[in-house]
Amino acid sequence: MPELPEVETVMRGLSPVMAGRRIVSAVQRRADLRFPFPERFAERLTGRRVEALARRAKYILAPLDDGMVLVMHMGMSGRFVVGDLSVGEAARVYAAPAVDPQHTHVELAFEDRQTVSYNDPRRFGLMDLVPAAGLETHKLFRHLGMEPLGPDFDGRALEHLLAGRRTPLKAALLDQRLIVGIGNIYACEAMHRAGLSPQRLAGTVAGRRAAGLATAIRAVLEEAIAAGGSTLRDYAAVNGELGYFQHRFEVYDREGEACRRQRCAGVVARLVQGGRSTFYCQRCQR
DNA sequence: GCTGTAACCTGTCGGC
DNA sequence: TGCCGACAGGTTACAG
Repeated sequence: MPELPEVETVMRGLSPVMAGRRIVSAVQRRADLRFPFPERFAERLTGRRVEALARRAKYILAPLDDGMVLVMHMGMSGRFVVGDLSVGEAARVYAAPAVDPQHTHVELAFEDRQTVSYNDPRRFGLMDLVPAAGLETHKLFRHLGMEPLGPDFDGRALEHLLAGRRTPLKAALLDQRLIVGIGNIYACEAMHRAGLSPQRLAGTVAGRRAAGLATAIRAVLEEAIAAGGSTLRDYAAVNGELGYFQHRFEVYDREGEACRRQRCAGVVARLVQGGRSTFYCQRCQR
């Protein structure tokens, strides 16, 4: 499911429910997601207070009052749903797209009777408990690249990251060791805004091209966050609200339709790169 | 070290 | 209607 804008939206939605609150019960319904849960996962969460919520790459981080960090990743199909026990089980906020209780793998209840459930049909997500002191050197985090919304991300930084790379630009943008948070949708949209072909060798993006691409990446991500992310199938915010940035896609999932760039008469094409669909305009992306 | 591919798992959709 | 294959927003192990 989620790329950076969706993860950021979910993190912001969970924050008022989780931050500063104590977990009074934790239920873990299966042994693993992408990876096995850590030992005694639910037991170790129970009684802990969540200090704050933050995002790194596509991970949601919840530092706890015992020096550990609850690390959460939603994979392709993960969703968090907020509920309220004080108004009864039936009043839980299970808004569309509906979640199948069969795939609800973790349920947390907080001291004010609010609940947070994690639902993930494909189980590509993960949850882990990591010492806060060693977070950046943990195997999940030590290879992560630059935050595209961070203060240091600009054309010069992007040019440096791509220099010498002989992989297609699309593949480089999806490589979380270089830049984090960009997935299939926003890679396609950013390349279209920058007028760069997904098949161009990444190492050829320098100077004004790199500056334009860095600007496009930042703009697409910021606009998507403002729109609450993009809802294609599974994604919804924690209150069930759908994102609406998908209505502003210029190329993604628009194969055969007209390019939306002004004065471009091109048609959006689809190609497969690394087993993933890429959407682009052959006319204005070079 | 770099690059491309397959695999993980389940649900949905289109074609026959 | 039912079956089958393709495909889906991510990440990683492995082969070349």
